[in-house]
Amino acid sequence: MKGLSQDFFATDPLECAQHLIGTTLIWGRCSGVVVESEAYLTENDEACHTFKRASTRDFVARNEPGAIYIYLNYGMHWMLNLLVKGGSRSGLILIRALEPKTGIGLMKARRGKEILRGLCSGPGKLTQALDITNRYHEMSICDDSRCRLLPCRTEEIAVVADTRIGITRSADFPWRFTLAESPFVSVRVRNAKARLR
DNA sequence: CGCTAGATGAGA
DNA sequence: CTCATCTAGCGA
Repeated sequence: MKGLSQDFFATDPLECAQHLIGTTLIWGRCSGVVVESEAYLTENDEACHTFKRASTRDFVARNEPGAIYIYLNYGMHWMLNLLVKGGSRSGLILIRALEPKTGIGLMKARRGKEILRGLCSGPGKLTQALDITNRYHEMSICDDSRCRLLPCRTEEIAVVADTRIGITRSADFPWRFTLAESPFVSVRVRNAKARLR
């Protein structure tokens, strides 16, 4: 099945991050539904890497919408992000949690865990479960390779917005989006700011 | 349950 | 020095 094209990532980052909820991430033999995302804006957002890192600003400048941005956090966790640009603002979207769908045995083996709910319930967990490392950095999610995103199947999806997890600067923006009531998210919604879609 | 410490590497 | 994390281990 054909994956999402660059158009999907050529909108506003906040809009795009919401619309990623409910899409299916295919990564080789494994796949899962995106149930949690966070938006980071390349301007006026101190939590975004572009705020302090020239190399990230260069990445945004030279890549197209849908480019994969991966970095190592805390020395051991790879973070999967997607580039959004082409509208009036650009940004990066962190994929934070998936509801596992296929390749579950493989995910369990890579994670060394058996509990389904905990396989991809966090940005570091999901990259471990899917074997995502920086060798995918700067590739595209839109070229219909073994790594792609399938559109959301249904129109009726409840998405909740609240504040982003684990940051200290620009911490009050409600730019974390989760699938309402999903047991597969990383951290329970604490103070919902809005109900969307 | 909840809370905390510590592992570990890249960028600035 | 900081950092968009995770887990084991501890105490209640």
